[in-house]
This record gives sequence, C-alpha cells and structure tokens, in this order.
Amino acid sequence: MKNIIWWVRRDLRLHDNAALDHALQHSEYVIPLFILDPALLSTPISNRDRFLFGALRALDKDLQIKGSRLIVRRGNPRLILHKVVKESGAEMISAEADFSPYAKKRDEEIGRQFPLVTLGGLTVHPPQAVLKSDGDPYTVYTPFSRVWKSLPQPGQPLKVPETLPPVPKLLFSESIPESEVFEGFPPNEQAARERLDLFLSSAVFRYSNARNMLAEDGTSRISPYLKFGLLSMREAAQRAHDLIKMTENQTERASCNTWLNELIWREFYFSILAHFPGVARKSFRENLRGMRWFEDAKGLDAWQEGLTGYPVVDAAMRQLKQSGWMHNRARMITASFLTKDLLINWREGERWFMQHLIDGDLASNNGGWQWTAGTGTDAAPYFRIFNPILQSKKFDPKGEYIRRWVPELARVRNDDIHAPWENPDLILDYPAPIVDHRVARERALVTYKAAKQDWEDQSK
DNA sequence: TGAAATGTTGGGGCG
DNA sequence: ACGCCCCAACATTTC
Repeated sequence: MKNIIWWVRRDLRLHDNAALDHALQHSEYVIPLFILDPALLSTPISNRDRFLFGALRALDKDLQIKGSRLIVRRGNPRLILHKVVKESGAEMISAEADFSPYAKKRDEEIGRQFPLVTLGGLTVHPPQAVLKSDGDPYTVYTPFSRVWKSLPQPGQPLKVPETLPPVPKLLFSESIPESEVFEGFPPNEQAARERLDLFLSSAVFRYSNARNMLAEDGTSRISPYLKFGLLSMREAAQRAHDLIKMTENQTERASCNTWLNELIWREFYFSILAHFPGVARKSFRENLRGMRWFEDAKGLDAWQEGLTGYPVVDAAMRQLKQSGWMHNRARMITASFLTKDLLINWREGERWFMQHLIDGDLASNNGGWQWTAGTGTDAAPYFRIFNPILQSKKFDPKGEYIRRWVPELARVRNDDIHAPWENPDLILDYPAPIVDHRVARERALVTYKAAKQDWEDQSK
C-alpha cells in the first residue's frame, strides 16, 4: 500500500498507539495528520485548546526526531481529509476510535467516503464491551466496574517505533497557534510519562486518603494527559493492575485499587455518554428535568470569579481560572455549592468548567456534574449536600490550599480561615458569604423535593 | 465520593 | 450507696 494517514485526534503519543501501529503495519508511508476542527475549538480560545496546541507542537517535535513530522490543517475534517487524500494519494486512514456523539457522527460520515479504520485506545474497554447480560448498558457504577474488571486485561503496551517514514516535503502544514504553559502540566508525552511514573512510585500507595487533601499532591494529575492521549489509558490501567498484584501491604494495595476505580469511573462515564447521548443536553433522570433552577447572574458571577465568601469554594474557583486545573475534591465542593447552595443549573457549571479546564472532557465533566447535581446515573441523592465549611476543615485543615489561592486570606489564622465571617474582629478585603449555607441547604431540599413531586403529579 | 437530626449508652458529678 | 441529670461519644435515621 502506498500512503496511509494516521489521523491524530485524542492520541497525541507515540507509546502504545494502536492507530499509529496499524498504519505502520500496513504501509511504508505514514502521514501524521491533525485537523484543527472549528467545531471542537472554543471561541474565545480555551485553556484546553492552548494545552492542545502545546501538545501538538511537542508531538511534531517527537515525530521529527523519528524522521517524520506532523501535518496540521484547520477546517472541516471531511473537507480536509478529502484534500489531504488527494494531495498525498493516501489509500487508508487509521485513527483511534472515539465515542462522543460528535465523534461518532463525524467518523460514520467519513467512513462512508473514505476507508477509515478505527482502533481502540481511548478507553480500555469500548462502551459496547461492558454490557449487562441482556445487552443493556449499565447505569450504576458498581456492577459496571465488576464486569469491567472481569474482562481480559489489555496485553503489553505497544512500543514506540524506532524510526518513522518521512512525510512528503510538499505536503503543506499550518503553523500551530501560540500556546501557554500550565504549571504542573507540561504538554508533552515525556512529561506525561514522568508524571505517571512519579505518582505510581509513591503517592498511589496512600491515594485513598491523600487524594482528598486539597493542599497535597496526592492525586495522579494525569487527567489532561488522558484527555488528549499523551498517556495511554490502557497502559495506565495495566500498571494499576500490576501494582495491585505486586503490593503486599493491604492498605497500600487498597489505595492502588481505589486509583484503578477512578480510571474505571472515567470508562463508566464514556459508556454513559455513548449509550445515553442525551445526557449532554439534559438531566439523565427524568424526574428532575423540570427542576426550577434559579436565574442568578450575580451568584453565577461570584461563583465563577471565586468571590462567594466561602474560602474553600473561592480558592478552588481561582485555582481553576488561574491554573486550568482543579483538585477533584474541590470540583465536588464547588459543584455542590453551585447546584445546591445557589440552585443554579448544573449546565452553567459544566460549561464554565469546559471553558477553563485543560482536561475538560464532555463525558467525565458531564458525568461529574450530573453526579453532584443528583440528576445523573448512579448520582448522589439530591439531599446529599456538601457543607463547604466542614469540607474545608476536613480536607484543608491548615488552610494551606485556601491561602495559596486566596491571597486576601493569607494572614488569617487557622481557627478563622474556614469561616472568617464568624470572627467579627477580622477586617478583610474579602466578601461576606453570598448565602447562608444553613438557609441555602433548606432551600435546596425544598426545591429539589418540589421538582420530584411535580414530576410525580404530572406522570399520573 | 454528606450532614443534620435523632437515638442510645455510659461515666461522672452531685444532692 | 443511690437515683438523677448532664453530656460526650457513638450509632442510627432522616433529609
């Protein structure tokens, strides 16, 4: 075969890349192509896009070391592929399979026009592989994870090719837009692998507890790398399995298992989105679709800007805006605050997170928001409302996380930092709480209950 | 992958 | 010594 296009989408890596491997096995000439699809890029440019641009630059560099290079084009994928196929004489397109509603539709259309081969790798198990015995998808995490774990594990990761065939000089490539550096997340494959190695060499063994501590480096922090495939999900899961097998200390082994479960949550939400694409627009649970969310522009703005008056919420929201990433525990706290304390539609929060998270992924982000809002599959019950002060005391006991992100509170003592308004002697350039949590909690219980009741009355 | 409200228990102070 | 109360600590139920 003459030429084959390796269509790079969410697999910006040379390690364990089935689509690249497939291309190399079927042709001597492989053209790595990335298409900047306006339908997937944000306006204005999001943190996620900037991270992507950095990762593209790094992939191009890595490809050049191997003798190849990355072709970048901007436009509708179908039109771009049409052009590149014509220019290069490519006879096949090899790509990693994607399961989002947009990706599925795109790939179906393109598959009708071109010989497109899609291969696994975005998830360990594709959504069609984890089903109940009657063929229905799971909507509860625990049985999903049980079946997931019972499926055969992926084999050894694919090796990085020693060398790659050159790409025709005449093939035009656009320049990659400017990016910026996000602290802690260098956008290249080597940094991604180093981060995973570091995490799996120590923090994973105390993950069960440390993952909740806001000021600690206790989580893997690989989400941005999984988002764009700088790391292979299969390799991550494989290594988690290996660690569980090899770790003798029971607490440490349990921690490794907890981390594997987090990877499986990701797979669960990919499956949910694939089988229930409607979750991207509306509540999974019918009985909360009529929920009367508040139209509270001021509240939403205070939440977005980290000016709610609740230190832990504000620290988290500022971490997001300033760094492009937020600690997972903080995501739950801020999501609970928006949906329960402010009673603002979870979709507002979902959208804001997607604009600012460098790891922003439709399936995981939507799953997480619907979980917290109580509207999703296997979601937290509506009455499970986080108390931001208690969460702060539990998971940032010394206020280190708060002080790091809310400089106005840098000099506040530990006793006062979780609820500074309770000390009348404190004079701070910091807002008073925009809601009283006790009042807001009662309000949320009533409003959620009413929504459920309305639905029951209507469906009679 | 909550938290508040309510219930239960048991030790200690005290008349 | 005894009964009574208080309340912390823990358990259970409820939202």
